[in-house]
Amino acid sequence: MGRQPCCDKLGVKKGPWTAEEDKKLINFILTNGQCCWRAVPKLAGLRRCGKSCRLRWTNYLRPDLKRGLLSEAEEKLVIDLHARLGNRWSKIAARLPGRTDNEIKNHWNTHIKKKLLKMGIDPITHEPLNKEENPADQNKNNDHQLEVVVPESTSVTAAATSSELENSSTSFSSASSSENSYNESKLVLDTFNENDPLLNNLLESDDTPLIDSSWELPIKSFDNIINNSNSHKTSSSWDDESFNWLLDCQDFEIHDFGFDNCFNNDVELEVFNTKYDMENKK
DNA sequence: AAATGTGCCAACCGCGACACG
DNA sequence: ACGTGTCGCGGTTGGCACATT
Repeated sequence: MGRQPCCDKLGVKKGPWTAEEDKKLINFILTNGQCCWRAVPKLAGLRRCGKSCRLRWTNYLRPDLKRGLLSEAEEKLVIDLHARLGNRWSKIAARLPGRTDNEIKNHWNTHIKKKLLKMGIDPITHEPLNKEENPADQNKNNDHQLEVVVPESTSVTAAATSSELENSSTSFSSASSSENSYNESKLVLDTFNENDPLLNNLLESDDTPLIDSSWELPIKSFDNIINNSNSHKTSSSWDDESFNWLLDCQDFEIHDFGFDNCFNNDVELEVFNTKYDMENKK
């Protein structure tokens, strides 16, 4: 007996999601939270398979997602984590809050891979490409490795002494990086130390984000939106940026989401509406 | 202006892991 | 222990946007 398809093929839509479908999915998740994905399309009134809904939510609609290209620090972190974890994108993504495995995978294949190859580093092994062929070139490649700026004790690619690293102010994409971003990146990468049993344990078993993170259920996150609108703090899952994105994208009417259900009382709803109106006037 | 090439990214597919009866 | 259903992961692809000829 063959494996059952993940969903009923008949009448299941495929391809790009429409604004209407996004709206339905967001509305459903915000109202009900994430539950059995298989049941989501039916309950949300979508002609999609549950798998597709989950993917759309996790890779695109989730309110805590960062948009845009990976920062230099994030890129370096990805390189270092890839050296340790290989193509375990979900593990890598777990340490970069607001980034998805798909996004990191795509960025790796389209940008980082090319950069590493250009620098003479094998993107799979993180070793110099022509290590065996020409020993004379090895030093050259090691010079390149320095540019990746990985702490001496950390990466398999780290071939420099600690003093060399300290003296090196060249970063991965040296042309555009500032001293500050270098230090910042180094600080991030310095959080790794493969001799540290605790960190190794974290890498093996835990997905604790390394920069910052708070992915909470959307409904709970609305408390943060309300609070932030009063206190002007911006560290919640649904910070101003995510909020703006949600308002901007797809030209939704905010009330179409059924957000009203998310508020405990009229005062909270009023605060939310005020913020929504203010954003619209911008 | 049209044809062709290239890069990028959202989405799909298939498989393995896991939970549960 | 086994079968079945569900979920999540990683590899791959389709198609759009932009660049080049």
